[in-house]
Amino acid sequence: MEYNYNEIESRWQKAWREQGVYRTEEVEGRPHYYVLDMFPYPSGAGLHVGHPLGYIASDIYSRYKRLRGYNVLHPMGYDAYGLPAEQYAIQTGQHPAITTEQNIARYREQLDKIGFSFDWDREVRTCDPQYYKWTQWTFIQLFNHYYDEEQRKARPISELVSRLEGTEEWQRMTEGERQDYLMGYRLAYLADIPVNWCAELGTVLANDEVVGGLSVRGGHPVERKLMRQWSLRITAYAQRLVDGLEQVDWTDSLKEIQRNWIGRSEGAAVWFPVDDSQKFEIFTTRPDTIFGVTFMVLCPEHEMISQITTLEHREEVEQYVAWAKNRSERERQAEVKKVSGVFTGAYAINPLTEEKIPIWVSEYVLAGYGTGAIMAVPAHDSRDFAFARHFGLPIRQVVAPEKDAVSDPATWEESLDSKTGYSVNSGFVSGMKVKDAMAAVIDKIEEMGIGHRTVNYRLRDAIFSRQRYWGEPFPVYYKEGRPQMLPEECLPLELPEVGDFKPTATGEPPLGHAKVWAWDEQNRRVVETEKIDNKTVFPLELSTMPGFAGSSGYYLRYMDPRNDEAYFSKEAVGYWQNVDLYVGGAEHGTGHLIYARFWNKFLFDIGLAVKDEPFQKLINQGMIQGRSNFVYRSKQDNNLYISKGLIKNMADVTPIHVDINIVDNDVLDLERFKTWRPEFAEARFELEEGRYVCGWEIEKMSKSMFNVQNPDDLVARYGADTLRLYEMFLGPVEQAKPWDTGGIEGVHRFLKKLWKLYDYYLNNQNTQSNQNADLKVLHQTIKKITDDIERFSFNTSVSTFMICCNTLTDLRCASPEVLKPLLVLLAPFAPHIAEELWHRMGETTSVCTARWPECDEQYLVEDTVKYPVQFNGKMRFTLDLPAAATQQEAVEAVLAAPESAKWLGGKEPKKVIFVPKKIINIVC
RNA sequence: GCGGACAUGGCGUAAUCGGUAGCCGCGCCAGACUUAGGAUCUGGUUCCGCGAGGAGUGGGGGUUCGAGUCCCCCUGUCCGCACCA
Repeated sequence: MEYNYNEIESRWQKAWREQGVYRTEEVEGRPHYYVLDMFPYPSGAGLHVGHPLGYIASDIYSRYKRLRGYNVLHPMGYDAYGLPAEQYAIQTGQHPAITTEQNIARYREQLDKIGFSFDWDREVRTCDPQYYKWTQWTFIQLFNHYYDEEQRKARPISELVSRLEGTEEWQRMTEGERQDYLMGYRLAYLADIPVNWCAELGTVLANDEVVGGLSVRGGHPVERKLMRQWSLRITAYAQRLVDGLEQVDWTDSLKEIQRNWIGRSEGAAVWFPVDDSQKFEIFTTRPDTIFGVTFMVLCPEHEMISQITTLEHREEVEQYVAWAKNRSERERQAEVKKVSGVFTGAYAINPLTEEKIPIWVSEYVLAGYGTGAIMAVPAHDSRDFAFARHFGLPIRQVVAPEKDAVSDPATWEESLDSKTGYSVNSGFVSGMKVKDAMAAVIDKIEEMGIGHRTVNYRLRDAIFSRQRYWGEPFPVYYKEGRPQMLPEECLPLELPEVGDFKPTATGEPPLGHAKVWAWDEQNRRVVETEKIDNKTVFPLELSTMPGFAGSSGYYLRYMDPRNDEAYFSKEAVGYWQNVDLYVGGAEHGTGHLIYARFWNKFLFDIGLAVKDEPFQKLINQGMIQGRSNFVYRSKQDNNLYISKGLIKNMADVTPIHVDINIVDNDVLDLERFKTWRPEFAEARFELEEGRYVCGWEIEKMSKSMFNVQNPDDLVARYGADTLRLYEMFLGPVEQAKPWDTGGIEGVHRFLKKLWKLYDYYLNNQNTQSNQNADLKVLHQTIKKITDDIERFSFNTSVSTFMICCNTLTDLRCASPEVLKPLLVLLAPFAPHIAEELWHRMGETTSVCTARWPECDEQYLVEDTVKYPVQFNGKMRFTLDLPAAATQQEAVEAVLAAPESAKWLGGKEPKKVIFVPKKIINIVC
């Protein structure tokens, strides 16, 4: 029988679907396990071979856990809202709902062909009203809660109100003032804040969506702009987000990325008086250097500037502030090393020395961090140092590496930023170690009542509005200019149809194009009127939520995806708890993975989620890069293409990307090249040994480089099982690697050999094999495969299968006791072939529901001749020798062992290698 | 600049606890079967050397009976952050 993978695979995929083998229900009494993939954005390009890498790994683990008797939740869905889907829709001129639907269908078709064990009954789509109802619901809860610093958790805003009600200040406020005041506490709040405005995309972006002053999506310039926006007070959770990292099983590098992003730093807040009536607060991590302050710097946005600037400096300062505000993010970041600033004419008083210190304004002080004002200590901060040098401000040394190592800062080439050493020229802390001086200065400041110990975070609140169409509408309307939440019973607030969904350059959201988009408060519904009277009919919020809104809680919804009464039932979350294993790219480290942790912690605080952390273990799959091929066109002759080996000088040729589908093993298919594109129809070639050899390079996988490997093509050519095994065989899942189909033949060959092995058994059932040897191979394989899967080393698993198959073939294995359990081991990796052979061996139930074989230790311990049985003509023994055994004793013990006689056949060993304590190696 | 990770044959990689370095696969070489081979099978393949033998895990040092693995320094590559006081 031929191994007809295409027929086998489609037949079993159909059967599994019809039998619903992957449907999951909450069953008491069985251990449960939740394996989750980061759900994909259904973009227009379809899946490429990089996408399934993580899905295959998680699928192997899910299937393994099932075979081990676990009740496994392994769902899949689509992150269908957000910028990429909308950009694609704009490019193709179609409505995003239609293109999204098409893209999802394409993704699903591609995913189905690879044979994943997803429970599709639990599919969620973030753009489905039944799903985003709960995204909107969570937003309302965020709005109605604040973060209680004492309890370190979210509490209803009503608790804050009842605490405030006793105060005189509260009683004096009007209702509007009270609302404005509470807005400063709500976890979802509306405020005028500096945002990343991207004119090209027509929307604001979160910090993680901007890199180097350009939008991650599309690479468009981003500018800073003050806009009234919804934000999530994620900063309230900064400390818990740092602390929670201790509890999860993630890589150290990803934890470190998150720690850096949150950017916790300890220090002090200190008030510096300007005169009797004015003062401003600064933040510093180096309170010990307060005696070295020679100037102060405010950020250009600082509200004190206009009040303190003296008349003679006013014009200059105003010019500077205006200039700084008009600079784009990119300009500012590109010129970080350029020093700029202006003197205000005002002076602050150093509270410890009573010195008068000039106050400057410079954009090197950022508005968003600390208080937007600093005390500058040029001797011990490189940025202050550069500023002082540029403007000729004094530099005073207050820290020295050794107690007497004081020198003239005028001779320094750089500042002394190190926190080791001793304080000098520093009043009452002189002579102390830096660490002690820090504590002493803070104590003094607290005692004087002019400051306190504090912690600052680099993390900013997450801007939550997008001036876009394709996203969740806010369940918000405006009454007297103040936001009101829709009643929860009225959710979901569905996204309306609009004629024109394109973004606008002015920041006017596309939802403004909807004629019917208003809220009738009394009748509790969206109304079809253009007349907003602000008495019974009120305007709705026109922004939509960002991409991360829908993806922040989807893993919880999978637990109970069709629930219409609640986000998810208490029973479902009580059963599944949280995600045991999460697989996805590390590029989400500072975005999704932070937001989702925040979202989960909030739901935990309000009693919905039952675990503080959403993702217990996390594996980051590496990115798969593309391998591009090039042809080389002669610069003299536009129709002449020179084979790579014949090029004398690369300057004489132009490399041109060529579609990898018309290249095989770097050899170009000349006829297909000529018909590939019209400009190559007249091509002539300079061949080496009759072939045209292409050049290659590792690049990002992209359509424009013609290096996209589509999984469908490989499935058609080799089968899904080969693709699955090969993606695992490429190397460790976590590692980034270029896609290279060069080795896929080897994996495919293995499956063909495996097929033959079973074919041999099925045709020769009466023959005998050395069952003891067969069992030894089986149990060694069970042990190795089980260990490999547990530590996510799937590439070595594939090698183990290959060795096992070769050895059993050599042994002419005819033992069903060996061949059947082997199929169970193989089922997570190559489910289709395993299922087919399983049935051919007479089984009637699915191999997906079999029991994982247990390793019988007796086949392992007796001797430890390792794989392969013939190990390059060597044998290895592991003996329990006394630690002090001499080589002579060890060799005698080995030669006395029955295995030795078998292997050496009475002859003397060629060589004996002795390793103290454990190992003896004998070369036969 | 700060933080993190990594570095092994021609290539992808393996070596799980500090104990044979190079498993498995690709590629390559030789052979078998074949009208044929881009099918299949067998053997070989770290480097130098005809050989005995020697060298060898980016470079240098250290710990150890023993180091790819642990420690220090350097070089290179990749990733994250980047005027965060």
